[in-house]
Amino acid sequence: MPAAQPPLPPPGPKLSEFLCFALYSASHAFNRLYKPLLDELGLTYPQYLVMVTLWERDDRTVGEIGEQLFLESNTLTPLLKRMEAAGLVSRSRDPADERQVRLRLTDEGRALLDKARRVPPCVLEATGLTADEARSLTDQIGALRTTLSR
Amino acid sequence: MPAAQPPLPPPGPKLSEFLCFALYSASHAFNRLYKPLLDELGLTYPQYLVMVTLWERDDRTVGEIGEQLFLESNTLTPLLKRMEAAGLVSRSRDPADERQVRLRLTDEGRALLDKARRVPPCVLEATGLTADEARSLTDQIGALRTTLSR
DNA sequence: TGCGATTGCATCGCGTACGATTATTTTGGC
DNA sequence: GCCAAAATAATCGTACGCGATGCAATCGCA
Repeated sequence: MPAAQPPLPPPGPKLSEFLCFALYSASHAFNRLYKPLLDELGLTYPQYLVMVTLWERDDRTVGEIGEQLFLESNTLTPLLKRMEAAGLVSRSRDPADERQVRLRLTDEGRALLDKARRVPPCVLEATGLTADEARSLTDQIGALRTTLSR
Repeated sequence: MPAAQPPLPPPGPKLSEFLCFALYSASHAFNRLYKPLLDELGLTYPQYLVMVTLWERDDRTVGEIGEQLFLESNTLTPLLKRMEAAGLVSRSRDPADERQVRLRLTDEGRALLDKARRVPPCVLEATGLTADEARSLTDQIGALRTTLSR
């Protein structure tokens, strides 16, 4: 006599096994961690990322920033306008190509880098990881992102 | 004679080294991958996560779902109302404790599980990872999230 | 049994994300 | 030089996230 068939339907996917959910929820957890640190700088998290790209290299177009952050102008334009209103950057059409808008740090925006330097160490400490472990995980996830966006 | 001091300010943090940015951008990349798959189910990504929790166990409160997904009622309430309007779930006050709202799958919501079963294999394939690699990464990131929200 | 504290959900406002579309400028083929 | 095609931002609508607040139901304890 064969074993009785289970009368229940086969189980659905388990939430805890979802790589995407792990990323999704960890990303939100990072956001909550950053919030109080960035509040002191008057920045949101995406705005902070824009500042990081401009601190690395100033005077970039909307498209260049978007390429770095994997964001489109529909997200960036209003965000950059808020940063302009906050006095952190200037936005102006490139005279050589009027289609492009160039972003430049104001003195205030440049000066904010000093206060921002203490953010990454705080964050690394909160992860409970060594610098090497963090680097390894960052690389794995970066490779995954590259694969996903092919 | 000592070497000349570099006249440039010390470099700011490098975007590519940010663990949080890797998570942030990989999470968005996952979202873009899921979009066309979930469009066929008529779900957004957070709505899909709610369905996964209900497929695992039906008849849960808003608070229980939020605990699973790390979301609050200010996010869930409007999201669940849209799912109710789409005919996937029912929302009703618990007679035993009128503060709580219980979510139950409709027949249509339960039936959607069959179509949803082919989503996870598609996604795993797009990651280019083996099941073991995906599990390992999921565990590492899950542990990170736990540390961060501690 | 009152009644203040707590719990659970909802509401509001703001800032992303992103698909779809539009407007303007530049480029390339002829 | 002209004009279609491409490039670049901006705009619009929808759906999250989340801090702050509101409100009703329940609990705890004197």
